[in-house]
Amino acid sequence: MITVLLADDQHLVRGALAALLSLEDDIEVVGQVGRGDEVVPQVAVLRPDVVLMDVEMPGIDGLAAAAAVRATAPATQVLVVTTFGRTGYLRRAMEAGALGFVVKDAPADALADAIRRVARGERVVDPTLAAATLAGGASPLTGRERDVLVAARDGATVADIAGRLFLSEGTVRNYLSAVIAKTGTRNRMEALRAAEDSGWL
Amino acid sequence: MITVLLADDQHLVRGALAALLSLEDDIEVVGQVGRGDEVVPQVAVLRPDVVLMDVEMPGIDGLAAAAAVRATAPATQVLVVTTFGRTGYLRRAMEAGALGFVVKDAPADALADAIRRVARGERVVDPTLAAATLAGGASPLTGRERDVLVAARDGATVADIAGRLFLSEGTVRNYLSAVIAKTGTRNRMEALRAAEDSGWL
DNA sequence: GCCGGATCGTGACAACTGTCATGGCGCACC
DNA sequence: GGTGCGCCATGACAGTTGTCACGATCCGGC
Repeated sequence: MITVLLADDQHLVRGALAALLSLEDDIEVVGQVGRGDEVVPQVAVLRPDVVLMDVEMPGIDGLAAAAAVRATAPATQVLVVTTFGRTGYLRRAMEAGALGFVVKDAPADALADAIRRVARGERVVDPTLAAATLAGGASPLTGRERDVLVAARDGATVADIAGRLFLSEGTVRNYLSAVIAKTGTRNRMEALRAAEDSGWL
Repeated sequence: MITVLLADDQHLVRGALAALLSLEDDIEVVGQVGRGDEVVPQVAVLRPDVVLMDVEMPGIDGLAAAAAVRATAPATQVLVVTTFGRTGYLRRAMEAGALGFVVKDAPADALADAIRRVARGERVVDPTLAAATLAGGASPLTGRERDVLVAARDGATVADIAGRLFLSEGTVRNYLSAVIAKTGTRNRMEALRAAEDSGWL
């Protein structure tokens, strides 16, 4: 029997995934959490074979949680599930020590299969996604460029960002300009979309 | 027996919801679609009691699909399910003739209950969401203001928007300025977030 | 018929944004 | 001990964005 911990912030999705997996004879959902920072404590208690982890979660995100699980409970494998379109997540998920990566757009029966293979220690990656990710490449952004772009996410002005990151306004403008150049876009909003779609944030 | 058609663009979520509902003795999932524009044809063929509809879908969105279902198959009720946080969808869903509205953040067992009640013709609305929506109020944006804001979504410049909507650049700036004033924000990006969060787009 | 509101436009101004050149500092690598 | 790179900063410039005042047309309601 393969024991599974579900981590997803949406109740309904979590419950639905649990129902889906309960149809499988060899898989048992032993726990569910709705926040990234609840994953490690629950893993410590439940010792599941596999954690089925969403990327977007309150607390800490699924990628950070994956790394933490690998560090504290090496016997537990991580299978990351996420919404399609954020190809760059795959690379970061792998770097965080996740063994598998499936998209929510995948057919339903692929999930149970992916769980079984991850539980056996095999790598599982959606093939179409893998191709897209390799084509997309690693993030060309430096740490600070990424910070500035993240701070610009909610529509903050240059002055806001400078204040938040303790930089001069000129420096912020320079970083944003560099990001726009690297993404081949025309303004910070397009750059933001491009970077988000590539999973560089 | 209550027959249900699932409409959600994510395969895995759709399959999971189907599994969840199959646990209920009195509910049967008779079909699944992944695009908004497939809903009406499938409703015509399957004649389900209830359509469980996501808002975000390719083709046409869930709200437009809901209206189309009401117009073509009055015996079929619509229950809209969506990701939390877009409170303004509720009002528009109701205007589109949906009978129920639940968020994906709701507990799993609430879904089957909501389906039963909608099938009986009762209105079902998540109470916390209802309060938030009434507080948020109807959209203060005019049709054209909304168009311009939607066109600005992907980081387009004033010139781009003007070209796309066949307006002068000055007019576009005026509309954007009006939207920024109405949303009480400081730039188009904040206005965009505010309007999206309120479901005004 | 008059009024209010939505729509579309112009022109001018201030503020913000993006670009570029240039420089200093620290660190890793060969 | 150079060389490259990430980091931080300044100053100047052009281009874009946001604001404001003003006016035009069209439409529905009283």
